[in-house]
Amino acid sequence: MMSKKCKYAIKALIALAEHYEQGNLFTADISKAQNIPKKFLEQILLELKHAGFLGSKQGYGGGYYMKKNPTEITVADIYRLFDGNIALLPCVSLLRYESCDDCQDEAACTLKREFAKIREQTRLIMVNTTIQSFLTHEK
Amino acid sequence: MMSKKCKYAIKALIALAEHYEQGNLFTADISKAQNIPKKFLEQILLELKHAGFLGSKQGYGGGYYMKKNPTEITVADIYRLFDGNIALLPCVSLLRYESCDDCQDEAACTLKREFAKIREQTRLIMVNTTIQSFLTHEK
DNA sequence: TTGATACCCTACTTATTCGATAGTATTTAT
DNA sequence: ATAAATACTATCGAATAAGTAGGGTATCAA
Repeated sequence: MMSKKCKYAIKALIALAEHYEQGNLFTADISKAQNIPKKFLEQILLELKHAGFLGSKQGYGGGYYMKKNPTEITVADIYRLFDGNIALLPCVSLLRYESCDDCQDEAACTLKREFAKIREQTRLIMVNTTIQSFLTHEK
Repeated sequence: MMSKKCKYAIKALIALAEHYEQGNLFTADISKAQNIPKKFLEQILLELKHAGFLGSKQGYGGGYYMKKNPTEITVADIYRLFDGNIALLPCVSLLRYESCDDCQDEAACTLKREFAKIREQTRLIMVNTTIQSFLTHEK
């Protein structure tokens, strides 16, 4: 299960993607429309901005807008930003490898092969689902 | 990422599967061999027993043994037992559906379709990986 | 130039979960 | 009887989740 923060981020990105290249949206409006606590949403949008997905305009009449193309933002990107690794074990993570605390001889680890397969399948589907995927109204 | 509890469970199951139909193993021996805190492992084995995967024998010379066939225990089973839903959102969970707190009109939810797809792909690979999969030494 | 609007940033809070540990009870072979 | 092993309950400290609080800063309109 993903965190609410991550879910809120995706919902906000979808809302912003619906206005791609059509100016900015207010945090308050997204908050109301998507039923996300405003102060919490502020933090989320800021993180998305720092990660390069969004741009913003400050002051009166300001707001957030999509900076990257919605076709180029994947669920994998957002999941990694807010919830961390896609892999189920640190030792099979593609981008953030770490050895497991309890692993004494990684070469002899019986888990790696299968969990690497699981990670790869999961990663592929998450990379192939973009913000744009949520917008296209086809079956 | 899966919890350590879940990882330990899978490691213990693999160890027990290596002795399938060859009597029981002591918690203490699995603990040492797999580098899992013994008292923590006790809880885990007990849960696996209650879930029907293991059997046990009490008293002197007792221990745990595989009850189900290792080919019939999937990573999905163990993940669901210790870490919960495979689905990233409660509303697309196959076995434990719940509506999302923030969702006002589920019929109009823009997230469901894509996250249902992600859940299904993830589920399939996890269901197709069994405890036996970790034992077969092929590439 | 001042006030309203809106983003920017940090710190705090509260509840829950994670990863264990402790201690007792019970069963069983010898 | 007693030592070895599981069975079960309770507790604990640290981390994380999900928000709240309270400002600061930029912008624009009147």
